[in-house]
Amino acid sequence: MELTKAGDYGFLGIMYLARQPEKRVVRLSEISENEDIPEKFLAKIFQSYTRSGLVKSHRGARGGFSMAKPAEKITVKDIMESVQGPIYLTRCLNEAESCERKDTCSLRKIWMKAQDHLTNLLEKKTLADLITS
Amino acid sequence: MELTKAGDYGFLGIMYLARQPEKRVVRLSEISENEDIPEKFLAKIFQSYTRSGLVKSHRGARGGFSMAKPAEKITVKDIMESVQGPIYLTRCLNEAESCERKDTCSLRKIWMKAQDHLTNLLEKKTLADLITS
DNA sequence: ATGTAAAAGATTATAAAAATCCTTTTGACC
DNA sequence: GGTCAAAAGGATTTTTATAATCTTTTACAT
Repeated sequence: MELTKAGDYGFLGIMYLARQPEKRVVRLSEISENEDIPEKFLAKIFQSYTRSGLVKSHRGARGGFSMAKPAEKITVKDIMESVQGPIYLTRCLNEAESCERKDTCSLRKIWMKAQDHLTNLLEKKTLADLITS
Repeated sequence: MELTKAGDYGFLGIMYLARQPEKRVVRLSEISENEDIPEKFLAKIFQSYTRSGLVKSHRGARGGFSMAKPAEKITVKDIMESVQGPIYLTRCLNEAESCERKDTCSLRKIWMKAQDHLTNLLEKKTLADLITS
């Protein structure tokens, strides 16, 4: 759940892109130089963004990436989940895993609540908030 | 930040101890058998608890661990931090590390807020809540 | 003194994250 | 159509963190 380095890089990268004139196609090399991020690593991250439909990729010469939708429509949670996968504070809240004491566990209830708060907040904030303030 | 396996085990372990009659001294082997936790691993965890003053250790024959203070006085955050160290959602909120954009970073502000909410919640819930409900 | 149980430190094993490399595919432009 | 630039995809390596185990030392009860 903790924001990993990939997550960090991911935010820097997509924020950079979102600050460009709309529809501008930006090469990864440009982003990676400006934000000081290993290019190949950034490539992987942007592949995730493409798959989640946050950015659009343009292959070939003069290719690169452009935003696929307005920054107002992209939440911090979207970005984070695109790079790091589903958000959960404890393993037992991960869909994939599970625990037999699931329904009675008092600790789980606390984590569940905490996680709900967290994801709500991350859903309210958008990429637009990140680049303007 | 995510609850690790050590964290999981730690909660199971201290909850077991807290459910015992007050001041009862319990051997690790008993806890580890009942909660199905590798004993030596649990030992490390309880060493942390002892250092943080959550439990009291008793060495030698008939030794073991007992609670050092009432379950009402121990928060979920105390337990978690004792085992896993300080709680932070992103590296840049970790005291140790730091970031030059610290003061202006809009992303950091969001994480800061999220983290405050989280730690508040974890401070309100106590070990007593965990074992009664 | 003897046996028992935790403390402490060292070591190993496993898993996740970070980073790099290589080959393939795609598209723009001449 | 051929060439070049850039992303896609897959494989591999490196690094770091977590999990688990082993050994030796220390404390204490009997």
